[in-house]
Amino acid sequence: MGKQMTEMLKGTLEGVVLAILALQPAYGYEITARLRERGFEDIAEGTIYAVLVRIEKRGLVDIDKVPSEKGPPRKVYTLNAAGEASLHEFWGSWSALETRIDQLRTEGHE
Amino acid sequence: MGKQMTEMLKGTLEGVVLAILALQPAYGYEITARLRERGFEDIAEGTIYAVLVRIEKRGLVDIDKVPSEKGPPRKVYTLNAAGEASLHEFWGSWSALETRIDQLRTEGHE
DNA sequence: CCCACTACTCAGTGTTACTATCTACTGGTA
DNA sequence: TACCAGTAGATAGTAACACTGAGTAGTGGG
Repeated sequence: MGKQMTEMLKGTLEGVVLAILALQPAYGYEITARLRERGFEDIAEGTIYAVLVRIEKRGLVDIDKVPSEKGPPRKVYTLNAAGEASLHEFWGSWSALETRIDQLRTEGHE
Repeated sequence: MGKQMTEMLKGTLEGVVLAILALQPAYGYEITARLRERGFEDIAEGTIYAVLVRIEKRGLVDIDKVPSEKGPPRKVYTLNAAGEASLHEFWGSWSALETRIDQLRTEGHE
């Protein structure tokens, strides 16, 4: 992936994954696929799993292990109350940053 | 500063500084002040200087050392052609990320 | 029997912003 | 005179993050 985008994803990827889980519970492999559908083409699988380990440690998700007909068992992640709170906080930070940066871009186009 | 915002700034702060310099040439202390005016309240001075060292090493700016009546000499940074190209690339990456994330937020509000 | 797809894990690396501290120049004031 | 606030720049050490590259397993098809 581009180095620029890699750096930009720091701090946003976790929120993005939480947002995906807010739509519906999902397992890692599935989350990767959903992200790709939504334009996050070049995010490495390993990166997603690392994020999932992190949000699990922070207690933002509940976990179910369910068998798969197509491969090894899946770890299905469900956003819990703490996760929803964290997602809400993420949207707040994101909005603030977005506003400031877009204002800066507008200034430059005068 | 909030840990969340700290992480989000990674990858965007450099572009933000380039955008400030695109408005007009400025020196470090001045850039810090301009950022504070624009809502980036809690960015440490030292962080800005680190960014400036970086963009200098990458050849994105030209530098003038000019005396100050109020303190030590100032290092005035002016965006050059490479810097403008880098800023343009930043806006491209930012727009792409913004679009994807905002679309995800919209999906969640259905 | 091998391969592709599914599914998850992990060690090592490079980049980034922060904290805390330091140097140094000017002007005002106790 | 001595001190301090404001101006101006620099840096070493730290923590957090995403990536690369590799590995382990399970399933079904050629």
